[in-house]
Amino acid sequence: MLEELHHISPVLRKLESLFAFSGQEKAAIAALPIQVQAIRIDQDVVREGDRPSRCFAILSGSAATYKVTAVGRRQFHAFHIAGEIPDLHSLQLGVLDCSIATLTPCQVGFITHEAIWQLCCTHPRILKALWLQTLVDGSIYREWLTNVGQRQAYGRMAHLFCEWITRLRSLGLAREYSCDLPMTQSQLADALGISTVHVNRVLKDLRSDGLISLQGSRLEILDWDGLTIAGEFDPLYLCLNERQALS
Amino acid sequence: MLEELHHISPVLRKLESLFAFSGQEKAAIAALPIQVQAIRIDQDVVREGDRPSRCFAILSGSAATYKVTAVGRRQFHAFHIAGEIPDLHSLQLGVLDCSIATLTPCQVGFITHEAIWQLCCTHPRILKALWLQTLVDGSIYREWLTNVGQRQAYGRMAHLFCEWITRLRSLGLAREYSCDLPMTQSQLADALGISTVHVNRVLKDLRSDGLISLQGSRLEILDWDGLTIAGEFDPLYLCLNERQALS
DNA sequence: CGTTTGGTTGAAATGTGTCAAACTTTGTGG
DNA sequence: CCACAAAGTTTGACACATTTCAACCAAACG
Repeated sequence: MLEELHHISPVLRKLESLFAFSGQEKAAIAALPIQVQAIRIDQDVVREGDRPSRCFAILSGSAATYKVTAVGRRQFHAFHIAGEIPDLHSLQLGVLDCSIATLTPCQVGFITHEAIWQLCCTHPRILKALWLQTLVDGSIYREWLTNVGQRQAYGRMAHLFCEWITRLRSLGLAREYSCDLPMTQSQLADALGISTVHVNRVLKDLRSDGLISLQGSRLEILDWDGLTIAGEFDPLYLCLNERQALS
Repeated sequence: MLEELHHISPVLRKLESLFAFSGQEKAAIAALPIQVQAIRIDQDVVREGDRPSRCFAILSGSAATYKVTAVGRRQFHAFHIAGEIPDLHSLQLGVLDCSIATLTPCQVGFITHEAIWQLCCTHPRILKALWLQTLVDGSIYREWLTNVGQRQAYGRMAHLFCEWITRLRSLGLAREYSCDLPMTQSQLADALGISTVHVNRVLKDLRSDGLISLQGSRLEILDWDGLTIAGEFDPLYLCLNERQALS
């Protein structure tokens, strides 16, 4: 039980970033039966077309939701970090409309739909919190759509970096303006709807403009104000409270 | 009461397209206190930054969710039709992250958050249905992101037309392969992330390829198979059941 | 009937894609 | 621990989808 509480703690932290639970509710979440599994890098955890009977939480590492078009082009919809439940929507959608793959080696925890529904029945406020979570996901989709539809590559990349570090910081997974960036340039390309080559060019520009430094997977924001202006970033859509947002 | 039932009936039809309600549940939904109001064309019903205390359902007409970037570029996220509740997410998100405007004159019905929560408390399955509705919205966002991020203008437009008529037909709002298309070319442009001029050229191509006919606001699909291939359209993400999907 | 809004078209500019090659880093097995 | 392979990054040249600008036309509307 203590073991399980340890495993699920990033999930609790994430849920608590949006919703205030009672001690009893937290205990109920921590008591969820969870099956921990290690997943290698670049593996699908679930696939489009699956009819899963369980959700999974990311206990450590990063993952991404994506879809592949009929002609083989890939679009990422979201990048996920520790504490998130990327396929929470599978709880209600019979057939999965998208796949989710690891970006790094991950520890994931599987939780059956049945256990989640049971939890929701006895604790209606937890159901409300899970719904809220999926609504925030929807808000982020709207922002990504705006980003890809209306901004040029340079602004898209700046926006993505702003969001990424803001989300990490809101969960205490990054300090200051420096963090890990676990995606390859090709993955960034498929998140922003541009080519890999152009990602490289844009990164070069962001560097030479003194906005960021990116060496290997280490991202450092050198000019936060400049980057937020370039990406027209306003964290409102992330639904963080004051404390979690960057000043 | 009979009057109200009449008003809310498109909403019931929409909810029932995803979820099977009991007679009691349907009666409870029909009994929701609803304030009907006519809205002129091209008016915001709610605006980004609002903190609404009520949702609105579209009783007749069409509307669209959108956002405007810092430099004044507009992105539509969804087109809404009669029966939908475009700002259902406002039930949980304190501050609205997007605006919703009418595309045609509309009859809308306002329902207070309080009344909806009360309904959800006494009828947990209705809460589940509303959550499901927002999850399907999320699924559609993912598809739009894929459309805008990975397809060329021609395919994007084809995909949009396929989705539009499929959704209309699933609610019995269109017959065969012909329907009303209430958006201007400039609005289509902002939904697809392309310029108005290019929308015009793409429409010209779709016409000359014999896929569609579009005169005024009357859209007719002349070659459904061809259009679905051009738009790589697979209605899975709309979560319709067999009967509602086009054969 | 004039005014406004939306649609249509051409020409030139440009952001981004594609192709190809070289370079660097990472990971792995000998 | 090295050697090699594989994966990821960087760069240049060229192609092209789409944008921008501008003008004109058609339809809707008061």
